[in-house]
Amino acid sequence: MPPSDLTALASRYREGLRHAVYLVRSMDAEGEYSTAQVSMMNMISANPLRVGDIARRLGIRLPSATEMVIKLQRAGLVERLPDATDARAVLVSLTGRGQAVLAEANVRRNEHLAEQLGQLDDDERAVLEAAIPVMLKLNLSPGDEPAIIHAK
Amino acid sequence: MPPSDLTALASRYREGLRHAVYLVRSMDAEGEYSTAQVSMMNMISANPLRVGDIARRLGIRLPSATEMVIKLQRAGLVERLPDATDARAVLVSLTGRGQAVLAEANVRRNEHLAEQLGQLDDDERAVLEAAIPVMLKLNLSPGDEPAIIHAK
DNA sequence: CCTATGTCAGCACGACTGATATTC
DNA sequence: CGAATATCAGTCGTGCTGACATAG
Repeated sequence: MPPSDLTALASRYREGLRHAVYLVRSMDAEGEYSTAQVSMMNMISANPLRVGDIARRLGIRLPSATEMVIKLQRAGLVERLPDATDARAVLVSLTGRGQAVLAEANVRRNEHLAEQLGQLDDDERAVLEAAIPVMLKLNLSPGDEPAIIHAK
Repeated sequence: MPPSDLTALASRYREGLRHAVYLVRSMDAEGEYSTAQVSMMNMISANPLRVGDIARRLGIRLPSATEMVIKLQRAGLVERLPDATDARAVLVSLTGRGQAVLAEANVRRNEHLAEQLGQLDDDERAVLEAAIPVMLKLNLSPGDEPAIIHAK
């Protein structure tokens, strides 16, 4: 594939993503938790993570992650536990209430999006579905580390 | 398609988008203009827009758009012209320097993304390409207005 | 007179850098 | 002692609401 076609695809993909981002952003509801907060909670729902791991996966700096965690802790959604194997580390995990809130937020967001997806026909949905693994693969740049370097 | 499958697709699509967003965010470079600013400049590159139109398309409020415009104006990238047909309105258009900066930013971003796309095989790229029109269609909710309502 | 458009003022949230404690 | 982990303090960018001026 010639480079010129690659950049053309890049340009169109950027536009598609811009629209998709607006769609997702529109799902932030009054009095609910932000997309970033829900992402973080999804991240630690399987097993607790260190603050540093959260920062890396969210593509933010350590202090920002610390702040997010503190806020969610104050809201009673997560708790900070010592890491038995490393006294420097702090493990962040969901509280029972955090699990409930997360489940609810996911349901609401998925239902909202499902409503939009319902307006597509079967072919369009199949095309979208097929693209998801590619989107996931794209982010994993050569080193398995997330391709996130914040400017400045 | 049963609703349960729709929500399942919604859930996976949300995950794909989350990754894609990280990828795009990682392209914000030191000393360059933000993704939002580049988006706005792309928006007015074809023909000038009113501040209100910009706000609506970006999914932000009028005062926020005003502020963005003022900042880009101070940077010499856009200019504000009176609308001949409506003295209340302000038309925002790119300056010559704005056009140059925009072109450069687009090239840089597209090249960066093209590099990632180059790591995919042809089938994967075809799948991604096919999904783009669907992504664009998705954002256009029933009324042609952007589905963006900012909380709070 | 009422609505539409844009701007100004003040505020909130979330990211950052730099400095600091604690542990490996 | 140097590197890693997390936190604190302070700043900045960017969104918001509410109030206001001006034009349709």
